[in-house]
Amino acid sequence: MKVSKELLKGSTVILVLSLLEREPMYGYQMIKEMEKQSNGVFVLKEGTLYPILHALEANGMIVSYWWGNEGTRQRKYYRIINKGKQYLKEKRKEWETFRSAVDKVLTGEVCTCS
Amino acid sequence: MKVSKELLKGSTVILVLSLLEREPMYGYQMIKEMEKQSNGVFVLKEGTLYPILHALEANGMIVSYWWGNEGTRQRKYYRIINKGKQYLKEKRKEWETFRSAVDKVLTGEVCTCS
DNA sequence: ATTCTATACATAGCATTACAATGCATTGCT
DNA sequence: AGCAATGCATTGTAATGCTATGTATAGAAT
Repeated sequence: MKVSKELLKGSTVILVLSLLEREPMYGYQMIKEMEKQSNGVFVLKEGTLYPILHALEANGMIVSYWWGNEGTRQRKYYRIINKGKQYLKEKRKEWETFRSAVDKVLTGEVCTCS
Repeated sequence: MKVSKELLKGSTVILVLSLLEREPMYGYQMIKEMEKQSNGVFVLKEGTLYPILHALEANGMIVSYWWGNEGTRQRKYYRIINKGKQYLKEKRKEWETFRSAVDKVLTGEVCTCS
């Protein structure tokens, strides 16, 4: 496969990074945002999201920090950094490639993008 | 996830069924066809394709039969049958849903379908 | 004729990954 | 005080595609 298996096996990582590109968020917030922005199609589980966030942090794509107003609940925010932005850029291109390739095979011709 | 995990984890199955919808094919041929029709994006491995074909047959989506002219090599052809066509129809819809949901999150807005 | 390459089907074992299930702690509402 | 929602996190499991490997045939090259 020319498209990396990470993408094939699920686009979760780029979806997560894409969210963080807009603004720093904490885990629970990302789950809700993802659901909203995908019209309820993607409802991430904690068991899916947190390992991804931890891996992204370990790889230097994002950073995390506890934050919260005095006396309120502290939340762990994640922010995308340069390396992560570069990575996301590449992955976006891969998604385009993947998407049009699937469409080509599914329709048997070039996607007319109805 | 509303989209079934089968789709999320890879669209291989619908790609395979989609190929067979056009005409009956044998395994090796499918690998080459897939590569051609996807512009080299999908290069299936035998270890990926054959288990899928066997599973599809076991589930009554496709049938197989050995065939070949007298004196030439016998090849195992696979043909999609009714149940498989129905299944493919559903899966195509799922792909549409999945695709537009990813696009929505990636772009942060409705896909303009450039 | 023999060697090599492409063709052709097939399986075992491995790594990845999303999910279910669960745990624990905090906040806000009644 | 009790309960539901919020919030972070891990463990175990099932699914799935890939690597590696095995076997065998057809056709081309030497």
